[in-house]
Amino acid sequence: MTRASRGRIDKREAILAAASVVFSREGYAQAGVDVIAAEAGVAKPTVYNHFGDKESLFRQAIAADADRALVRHLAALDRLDDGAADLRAALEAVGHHMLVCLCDERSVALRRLLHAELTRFPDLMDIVRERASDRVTEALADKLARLSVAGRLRRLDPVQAAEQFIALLAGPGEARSRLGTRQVPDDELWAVARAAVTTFLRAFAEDAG
Amino acid sequence: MTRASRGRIDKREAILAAASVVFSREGYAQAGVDVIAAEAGVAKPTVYNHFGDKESLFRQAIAADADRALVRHLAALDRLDDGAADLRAALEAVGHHMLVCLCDERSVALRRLLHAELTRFPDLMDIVRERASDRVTEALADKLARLSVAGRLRRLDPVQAAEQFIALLAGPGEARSRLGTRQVPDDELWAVARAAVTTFLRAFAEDAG
DNA sequence: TCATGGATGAACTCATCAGTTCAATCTAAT
DNA sequence: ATTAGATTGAACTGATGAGTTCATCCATGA
Repeated sequence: MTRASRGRIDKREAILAAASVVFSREGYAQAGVDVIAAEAGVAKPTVYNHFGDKESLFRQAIAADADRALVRHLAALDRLDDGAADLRAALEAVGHHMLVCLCDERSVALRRLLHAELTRFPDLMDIVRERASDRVTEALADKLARLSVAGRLRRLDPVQAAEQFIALLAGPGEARSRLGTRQVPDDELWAVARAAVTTFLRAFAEDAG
Repeated sequence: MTRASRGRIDKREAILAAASVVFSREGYAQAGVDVIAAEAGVAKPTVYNHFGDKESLFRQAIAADADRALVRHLAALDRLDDGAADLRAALEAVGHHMLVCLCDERSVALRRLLHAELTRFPDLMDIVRERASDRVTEALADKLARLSVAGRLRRLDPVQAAEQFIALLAGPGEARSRLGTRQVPDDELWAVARAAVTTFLRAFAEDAG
């Protein structure tokens, strides 16, 4: 790959990164293409050369954000294997890590943009579900199914259990973070994770207590 | 109250109602004050006479929406008293009713606007929490505390249990409705409510099974 | 060294929209 | 009927921002 073409690619990435930042900060309508270009260190016509128009730039920025979010969440889930000695501790660690991801600035910004622009761009829902939400639920469902087969959890509907596990984290998590407007101290995140896991294990553990 | 002053109040309400509709449909930035005035059957200067500027109109429209949402949710909760013969059935009925409220067009629109404009108007979070979310959680926590005292549920942290109950409904509910872009058939709502109550009762019932 | 093609910046068009102004009109209480 | 205050419509200002144009620049590859 020549330096010339890498130069072009770097500009694309720079524009996407800047677009993500500016759209998150200002919202779609209020974000100026001029501002995005400036933030990317690029001239405005270059933006239009690469992305055609503002809408297309927006969609591709969202997709890139969703990809990043997926990577982070899957990394959080990797900690959970069915050989874990202490299941409760393992679930709490995963829960805490997922909460950190959910409260992350970029995740919050992505959810905000998604909610905000869903009326104008209904296809954003599919973009984000295909690239992130559905994948995370599936991955967790898979882990839970293995734990069930291994006899560590009772027989369960894996997807439903995964949705409930995530809900037990995300609901109280969003309340604590006030939809992302408040920085949640780490010990609060641990408390939410512990509460979620306690409820989850009471409902789904083979040897419930 | 004279007809004159009622006339003024009616215009105020008409403007607020129209503002809620237009802001929900178009988002804050894209909503035109001209359009709101037209939708309210009122001249643009009248809007400015009553509300000063667009921001103030927006805040008051959000507050009115939150008030409406609170009323609906409290009505849903009223069904739950600690004398209910069949606790599971009662919780399922309440859960279903709350899901209907959560999936309601106006609730979805309110959540969308809240997410969308939270960066620009951080105080919206407080407006909505004080008028709706916190009140609903408190009301449910109160019911659960009574059920606990009555021996129908195990000893619990009422607010935490309420948050988790709502999360078990809202999380899967939002997934089904695709953040409100999909009309969820009533039997799916019942299924989500039943699943939530099953998990909740396994975790919190005195005689867990 | 030179030709090629993306990148630049600055200026420009066109549309939208917040907020104002004002003369004309309506409505309710006296 | 008269007055006071709210309402109206229509036109206007000023700002903002999408998308385009074009002359110029510069790095690359031959």
